[in-house]
Formats: sequence, structure tokens, C-alpha cells
Amino acid sequence: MPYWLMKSEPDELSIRDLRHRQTARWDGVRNYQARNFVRSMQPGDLFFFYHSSCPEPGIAGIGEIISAHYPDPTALQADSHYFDPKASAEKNPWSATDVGFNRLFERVIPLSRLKTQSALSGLALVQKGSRLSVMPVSAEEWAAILALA
DNA sequence: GCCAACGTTGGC
DNA sequence: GCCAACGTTGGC
Repeated sequence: MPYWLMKSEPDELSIRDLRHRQTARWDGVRNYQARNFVRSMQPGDLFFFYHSSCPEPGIAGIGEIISAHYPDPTALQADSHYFDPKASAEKNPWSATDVGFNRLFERVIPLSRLKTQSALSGLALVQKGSRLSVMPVSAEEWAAILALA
């Protein structure tokens, strides 16, 4: 079962929001590499829920993929922040998936701490200049991060 | 196909 | 708010 890491701005969707709602649609991915990762997700996959663009960027908990991927409806909504004028119902290049809550960490594992872990040096998250918002996490990386929670 | 300009991401 | 790094756009 593959593992993932996905970034969200907590102002938009935080791990606490997910815990409260239990499920949410993970949409708005607008990068082809990240989209391809979304398309390879399977129900039951777990992911680290990363808080970005906030006072304490880091991993805040764990979520679970609970649906197959499907065309991202926000790409077709003119009033959406994620509207893509080049997308159509017939040809929508963007994908979304439904996610569920799994676990809230007592404390956020800060990015600064993740950066100090040699076991995580291959993770796109900690690599200079990387802005990938959806990325795979190996079983070894998963265990190394969990050990910090 | 090249590449400059632009917009976005996201840490700090 | 700043700015480095990246991806995309569009003229040529």
C-alpha cells in the first residue's frame, strides 16, 4: 500500500477541519506531476497531512484516501479559485480524490525537524526548490516520520 | 524549439 | 513582505 504526503494551507483545509468533517474532497491540484500522483492513489492509501504557508509549516496528522480519483469539478467552476478556462466537462485535465481523517498528531512535526533527518533526504518535501504539493513517501520514510510523532 | 517574461509556491 | 525557485505562456 503506497504512502503519500499532501500539502494544504490550513486556512483552507486543516487536519482539524478534516477531523471535524471526517471527509473532504482534495481538489485544486494544478501541477501535472502532482496530478499524476493523485491518479495513482487507491482507496485505503494513507497520507501525511502537511500544513503549508502558515506559522508552523509541518506534518500535522494522517489522512486516508477513500475514493478513486475523478475529474476535479473546481476546474469547471468559473467562480472557483481553481477554475481552469481551458478545462471542459469533456476534457478536464485535473483530478481530485476524496479523503478521510485518520490521525491528528499531538504536535506538528515541523519542516525544520524533517530537514534534519538523514532518512528523509530523498523526500521531495525537504529538497531545495521543490514545490511539489503531492508526493509519494516510501515505507522507510513513512516509518522515520512516524517515529517523530 | 528557444527563452524571456510572468505568475505561483511557500519558507522565512 | 521578501524573494528564490519553479512551471507556464507566448513571441519569435
